[in-house]
Amino acid sequence: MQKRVNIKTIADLAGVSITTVSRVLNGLGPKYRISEPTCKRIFEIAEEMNYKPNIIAQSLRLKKTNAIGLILPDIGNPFFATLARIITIESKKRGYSIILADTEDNIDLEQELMELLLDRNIDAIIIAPCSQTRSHIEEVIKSGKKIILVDRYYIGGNIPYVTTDNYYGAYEATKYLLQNGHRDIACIQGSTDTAPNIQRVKGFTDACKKFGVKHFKIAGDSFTIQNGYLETKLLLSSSMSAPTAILCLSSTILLGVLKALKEADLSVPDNVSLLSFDNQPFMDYLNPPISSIAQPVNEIGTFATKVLIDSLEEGRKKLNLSVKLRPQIILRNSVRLI
Amino acid sequence: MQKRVNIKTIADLAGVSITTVSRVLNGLGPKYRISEPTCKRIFEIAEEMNYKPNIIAQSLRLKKTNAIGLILPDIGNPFFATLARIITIESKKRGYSIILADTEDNIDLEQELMELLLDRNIDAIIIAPCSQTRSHIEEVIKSGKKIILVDRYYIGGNIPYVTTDNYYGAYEATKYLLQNGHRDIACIQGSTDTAPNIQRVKGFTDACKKFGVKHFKIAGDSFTIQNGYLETKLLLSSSMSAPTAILCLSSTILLGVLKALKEADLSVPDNVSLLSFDNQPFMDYLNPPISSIAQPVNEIGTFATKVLIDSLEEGRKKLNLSVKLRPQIILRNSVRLI
DNA sequence: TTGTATGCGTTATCAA
DNA sequence: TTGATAACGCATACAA
Repeated sequence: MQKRVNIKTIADLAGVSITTVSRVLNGLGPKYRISEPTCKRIFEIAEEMNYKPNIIAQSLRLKKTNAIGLILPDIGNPFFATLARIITIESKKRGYSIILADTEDNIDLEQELMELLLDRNIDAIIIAPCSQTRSHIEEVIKSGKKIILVDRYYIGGNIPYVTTDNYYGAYEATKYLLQNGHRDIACIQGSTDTAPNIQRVKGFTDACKKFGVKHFKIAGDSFTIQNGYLETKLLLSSSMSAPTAILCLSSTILLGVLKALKEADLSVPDNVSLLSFDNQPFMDYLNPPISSIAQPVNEIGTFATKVLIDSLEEGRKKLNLSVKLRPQIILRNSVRLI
Repeated sequence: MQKRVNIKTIADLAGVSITTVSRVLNGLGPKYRISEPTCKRIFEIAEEMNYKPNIIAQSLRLKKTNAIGLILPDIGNPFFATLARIITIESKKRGYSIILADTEDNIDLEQELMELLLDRNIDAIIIAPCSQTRSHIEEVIKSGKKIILVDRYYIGGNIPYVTTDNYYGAYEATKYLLQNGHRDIACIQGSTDTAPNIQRVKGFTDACKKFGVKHFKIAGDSFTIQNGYLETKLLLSSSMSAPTAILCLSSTILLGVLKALKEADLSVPDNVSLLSFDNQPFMDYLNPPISSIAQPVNEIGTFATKVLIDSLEEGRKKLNLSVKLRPQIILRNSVRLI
């Protein structure tokens, strides 16, 4: 394990001081009018010895790590997996590394992981928080550290975020169900304490009310297959009549719903119509193809990353931004006209 | 942005030297027989001032970052997303952070990202390399840095890995197709220069030969939806008869195949039988449910992480291990008996 | 039992 | 035009 070369090695070899080496290597040669041959020699030696600055030392000195903490509720969920991919790639392009954390949608873990990341002196945080509990986030902002929310955000207040226009998506989706004659609709939701979920439920409710429908149900409490499955089971076993349509607030929930329907030998859309958030490639090939509300996940990822890093580099005082990008409703074949 | 407290602050407040503070905080109080009251006072002050050691400074001093570089070909692919999730969670449990990199299955990017991670002085690397090109990996190993391969590995040589028994999986899957009477089978493969792909193709080929089948085709070159789609299009448009069964070497490829079959109005399994690597929840609800070869992705992730960190902490000289975990074939309804 | 002083590899201030 | 030196925050060899 040969010792890595540092500026001292180069300085000795070039017969100059480490100061000079540091300056030349940082492109400050011209500024300090360091002689042409000296510069050239230093560059050559650095090249030849394959010199790489020690980033840890740089970080310590400059108080800048060029690392961004990315905190997500569930990297396994395809929506967040895609988000992670985009953010990682975009950050790299701008010279930043991503330190990843998975909170498993648990607020205690979220707070612990945030601490851990801050201890690592990351320059900024991108997070999809798992609830509306925001004290830990506000503290970070107060400390001056840059932070941006993706997908999940805080309702009220002014913590910057980039997300989907969830209200619009849910409203339009529900309207579509209503226009197809459905009057008995259930909505299976995810984590109830998250903004996207709250907005989606609101859009759903408003649309129902607007159409004078009083017969709607809201059930469930997490963005998981299991939740979709269990809630559908309950829905079907209830003494009340089964809904003619179900709005699933995530693709994971949809999968659970499908499982329950299959077990009950109910077919889509003949017995039950379905519409789901989070467009996924597989939806085209389900039986039947499932209509969905496609979130602009790529745009959310690239935009959030860009804005965050821009503000980091311009040293703008405060990041202030609340962006809701419109989702697109993709019609397939899972809703039946009544 | 108030200045963060450091051991000097505490030392001043406690009226002792920074050495003593450092020792006490690192649990070396007893060892150096530092007086009980002194210890207590230091702990109290640290607690009260919410002291957190500066990890960057520690890293510089100890030459240990407690960070692991995770390099994957495509975080968006559900297989790798799950892997990333597991590895991130397991690493955290052991006190390590994950620095994430996505190579987009590109060897040049892979090498560049490796350099970048090494420059960050990560303690070890977990990687699913995108090809058999391994010079950059071997160099890292020679330097003494720990590295472990997951899923993708290098055939021959002794670079440690944890992966699926891909040969077994493909052989058994193909055998199943053959036992159902199929004699004209196509295999749509992924990146041809990766070990899993090579082993799967080998398993496929061997099974075919064993059954005396000469009529088999191997097509494709990447683990993407598009590849599955295009290759199926070609297969169907060829002057030769279409295969009666297709073995898809990933779930992404499967989705492409489904698209092409749908466009050609061919149904599964009546016209074409299907079998796919990478079990995914949605496969249960496709039309028809697709039988698959389920890789033990959780086990791969936890085991690789455990072994790597163990070896890191025991300071064992060399990591030497090649593990192939058996996949499980999950039978659904996508293969027809001829 | 505690402290002084050095070094990890940089960058930046000040002096020459 | 260049260089000594301090500082970033911590851990530790050596002294006392």
